[in-house]
Amino acid sequence: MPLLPSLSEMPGHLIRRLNQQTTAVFQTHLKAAGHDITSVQFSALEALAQNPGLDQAKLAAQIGYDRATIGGVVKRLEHKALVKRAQSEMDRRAFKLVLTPLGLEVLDAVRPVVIALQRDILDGLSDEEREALTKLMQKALRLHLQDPSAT
Amino acid sequence: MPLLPSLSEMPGHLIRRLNQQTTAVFQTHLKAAGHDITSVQFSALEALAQNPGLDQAKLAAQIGYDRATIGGVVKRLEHKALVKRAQSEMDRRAFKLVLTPLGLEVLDAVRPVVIALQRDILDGLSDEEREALTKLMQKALRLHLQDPSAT
DNA sequence: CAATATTAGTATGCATACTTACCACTATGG
DNA sequence: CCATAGTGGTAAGTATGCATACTAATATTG
Repeated sequence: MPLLPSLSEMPGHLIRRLNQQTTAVFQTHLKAAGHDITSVQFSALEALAQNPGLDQAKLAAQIGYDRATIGGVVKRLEHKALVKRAQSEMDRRAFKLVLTPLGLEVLDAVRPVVIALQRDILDGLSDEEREALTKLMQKALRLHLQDPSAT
Repeated sequence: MPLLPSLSEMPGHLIRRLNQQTTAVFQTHLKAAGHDITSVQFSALEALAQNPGLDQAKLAAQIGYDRATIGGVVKRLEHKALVKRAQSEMDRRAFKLVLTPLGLEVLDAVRPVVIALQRDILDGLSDEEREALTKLMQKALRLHLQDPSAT
């Protein structure tokens, strides 16, 4: 046990590398399946399918991103005609986000690919290990990074 | 068990969130300690301390980044006078990267902070769980993402 | 109702990250 | 020695991600 732990023993570094691996696997599989959707975009589409009419701030909170970041994601999704933004009548600042028919179509086509690729992200692990890792990550996630308003 | 697994059950999503959490913890701790160093920059400094004279491509391979990405990182480190770039005599395309005295000083000051914060990244886990997660992540990491030349 | 605080979205700036393309230089083969 | 393949670094383009600051609209409170 060295006095100076190497990078490969630091959880922070491992998580970062694992995230790179995840992104790479995601992009490779999606591209191979003929789609041009990033993981963030998929998360957004999925969240909107489950909760139609969300505004951007709610969407950001749901999938764990910054308001500013989600703005760009939504813009790109709108550009690809997968999402429609409509002025909310309740709140004239807000946009209600809804999937377009094309968006729903793409999501349905992409979802099985995304589900399948989850195995490949953790390719080196057995089923039990994969399960254990998933459980540990869920537990390690403090899901309140962006919401200090829960006073 | 729903037919459509929610995002929170997908390893890919969990890894992404965990990475956000890691970044946030890292930045918070480093800022609190009065330093302005990102996790990538720390990795680079650490790697250069262990292997003085690396060129950018070797450095990138060592810590798992793209050549292009490391270019920007090194530029910022050079700007902060933590790293010096010298033309290599062996290969006039390459730069030999070396820590400056200030770079070494900063690294020594920052290292204990980084080591300490690793616990906080996985705050919700017990020591055993943290250990188990680390082991699983090491195993899950295929360390050949950037090197398809190992024929 | 007016003053204030809060919130939704945008814009800007910084820092990753990867792809592709390009230039300069090196190494290799014939 | 020369054509060519490979490598180091940069540049441009795209997409996250966050902080900060700003505008516009809403909610709250005196």
